[in-house]
Amino acid sequence: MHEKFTKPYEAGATEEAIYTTWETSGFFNPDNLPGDRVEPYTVVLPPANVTGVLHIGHAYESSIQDAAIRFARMRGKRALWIPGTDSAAIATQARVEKNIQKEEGKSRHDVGREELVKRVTQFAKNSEDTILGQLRKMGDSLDWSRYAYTLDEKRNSAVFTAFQRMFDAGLIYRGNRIVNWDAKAQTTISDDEIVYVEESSKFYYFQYGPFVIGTARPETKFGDKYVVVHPDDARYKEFTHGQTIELEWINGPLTATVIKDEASDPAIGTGAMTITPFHSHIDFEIAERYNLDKEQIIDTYGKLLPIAGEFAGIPIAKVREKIVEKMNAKGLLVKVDDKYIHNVATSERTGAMIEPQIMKQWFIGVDTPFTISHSEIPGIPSGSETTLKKLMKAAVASGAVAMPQEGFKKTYMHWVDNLRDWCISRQIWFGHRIPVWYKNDEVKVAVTSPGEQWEQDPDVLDTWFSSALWTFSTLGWPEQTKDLRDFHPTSFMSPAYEILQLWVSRMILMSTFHLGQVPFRTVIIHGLVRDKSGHKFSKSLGNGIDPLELIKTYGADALRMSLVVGTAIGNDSKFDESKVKAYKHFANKLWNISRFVFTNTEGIEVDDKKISSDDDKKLIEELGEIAKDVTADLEEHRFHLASEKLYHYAWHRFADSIIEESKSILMSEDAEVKQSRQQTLLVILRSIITMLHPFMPFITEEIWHHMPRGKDKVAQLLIVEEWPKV
RNA sequence: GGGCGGUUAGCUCAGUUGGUAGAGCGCCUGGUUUACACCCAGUAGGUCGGGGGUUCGAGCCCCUCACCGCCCACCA
Repeated sequence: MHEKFTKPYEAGATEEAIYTTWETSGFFNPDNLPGDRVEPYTVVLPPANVTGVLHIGHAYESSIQDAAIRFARMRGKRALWIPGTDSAAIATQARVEKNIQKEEGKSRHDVGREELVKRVTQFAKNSEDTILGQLRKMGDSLDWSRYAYTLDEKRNSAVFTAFQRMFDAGLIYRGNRIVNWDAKAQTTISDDEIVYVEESSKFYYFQYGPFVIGTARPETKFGDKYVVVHPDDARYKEFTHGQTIELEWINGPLTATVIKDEASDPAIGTGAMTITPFHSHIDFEIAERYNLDKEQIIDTYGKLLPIAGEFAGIPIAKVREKIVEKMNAKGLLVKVDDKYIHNVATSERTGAMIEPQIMKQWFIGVDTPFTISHSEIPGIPSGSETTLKKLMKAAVASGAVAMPQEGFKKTYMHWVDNLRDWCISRQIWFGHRIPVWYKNDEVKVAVTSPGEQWEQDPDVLDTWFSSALWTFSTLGWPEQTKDLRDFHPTSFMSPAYEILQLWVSRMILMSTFHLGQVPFRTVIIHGLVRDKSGHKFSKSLGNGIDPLELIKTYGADALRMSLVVGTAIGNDSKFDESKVKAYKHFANKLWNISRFVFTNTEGIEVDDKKISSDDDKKLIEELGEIAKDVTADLEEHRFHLASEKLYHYAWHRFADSIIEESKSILMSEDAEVKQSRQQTLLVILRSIITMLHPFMPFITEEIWHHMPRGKDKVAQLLIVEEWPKV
């Protein structure tokens, strides 16, 4: 027995060496795995944002995925786990811009496009190094030879091809649409990047011809020339749809048109509203329905345009009271309600108020019909006409993508039902530049300039566009690579529920369109790790916990176990350091169990045929039951149960009971009885170590290295050892 | 407004198809037995949020109420 077993287990000293052994072995790469392996098992790591460091939530997520991958690898599958990072365009650029502003007092326009992109790229690179180091510390068995970054050359080629094919299919279009404009960042943002903040403000009632209309935002009302009432509203039955009315408004007389539409809610205010199609989603939709004029009132810097007359050029934030004063002076102010509570849309990144604007943007039409040339999705035959929305629904409804958690499945379906066209252009500089070129009225899709006088679209693509291609762009698409044939669709995806809509659904969209395949066969959605008071870990709260610190104190194995055991998949958990400590103790327990078994089996030859006593046979039978149970749990992704059962069996059955009773049996005069027990102890220890490996890879590999083994048995790493047969 | 979760021991949470309530931490008592004090043996602690129903049997299924949380939409 090695002398290190005479001392308590030291995780720090062991883990780094073990990880190096694994990397050197090449077994993270399925191409190097021993034996005849046929069945692939693929997982792609949700690419981490290169905005900083990994937090405890990432540690949890990777613990689950590594357990799944290691389990598959031990069961003889061609296990592939692909690492990657995501440029997180807006978040990363905003972070760097903030730094530049702070340190040099410059804006991005002072720095310039080229220089800014250079700096953001450098920042991303540093951040990437940190992140990859953290994943190694966690013990994640990622195939580094297939590492991918959303902005690298291969992924860039995938993005371009995806754009071109969708453009050619008529699914990507440029249109005047209403978008969420962040005037501070000077970019559009997606619906998902909006945070609603509750605000108390004044609510004004104005006389609008024969109507009284209510508004919280008088500064948008200059051009309002349509008044909308519900068709069934008895108060307005004397008015007819399309009827015009002459009236006096902010800057003089105006001809208003009555619109009867169900979008107007009779219960709100007076039941009559005027619309501002250029600066409101719902107003825009009404205007589209009746083909009404849409006039811009506010410019992209948040200032009023000439239509505001004397108020032109003033920032909207400063003009409200002045307009109200004027209206009052004209006798058009009916009343003011002081306590109006409403939600204001703000930008998640910059905190700026969102001003909807109609702009030329690039979109993906989710309801646009097209003919799908190749489809493996049940219910969608190759060559049939379909839409992206239909594909997204069919993939999940048919079970081609299994979502065993019914609640999340419902959420997904509900979301797809309400999906609008996806705005994919962003007015920032860091990211995949839109591969479209303009020359007067001509438009061309190309990576490089089609020639003189062609100007490229200045915008970049939404970061989710490239992330959505992830399951197949990482495998070499658009090339028809062997990897793509072998490993797609991937097997398992385990994201946090936060990004079910943002990412999971968009991966399904892209994969079904471009490959006619689902991106993954099973989605198991996990919950969030929160702090002690139930808050999310976030930089702004400053409550982050560095996984590296925990690994230093307790070991990666202990951290992994503490995150997985007892955390039902899909539920949130509260991080508890005492739990990590508890599993550090468990690691030590395993160490001492091994020490006991090793000291009592020294010099013997491993041969489980020598297990002869009835008691021992029963113990082996019992072990078989545990193995069966644990295997079933892992197959069904019940990681929290599998790990807990092993923990319980190792400590409270094997150590507390079996080892204790062995002490007297090992003193037996009867050589056969003694030998039978020795062999039994070895078999049980071997099984425990093997089955715990997906959860506690380091210590199990280390113990494995010191296990006595049969003469004919070639010593190999535990990482590729066969999973117990059940 | 729409949707989805949660409510189980002092705390944090498990409980896979309905079959006599579990873990970790904490508390208390006793142990320097040669694997381990990062330990061992033992003790206390729950009418499983309330009410109703189905069933031979419900923490689990159905209905209903209460409270907590999350997501989405929107507030002219």
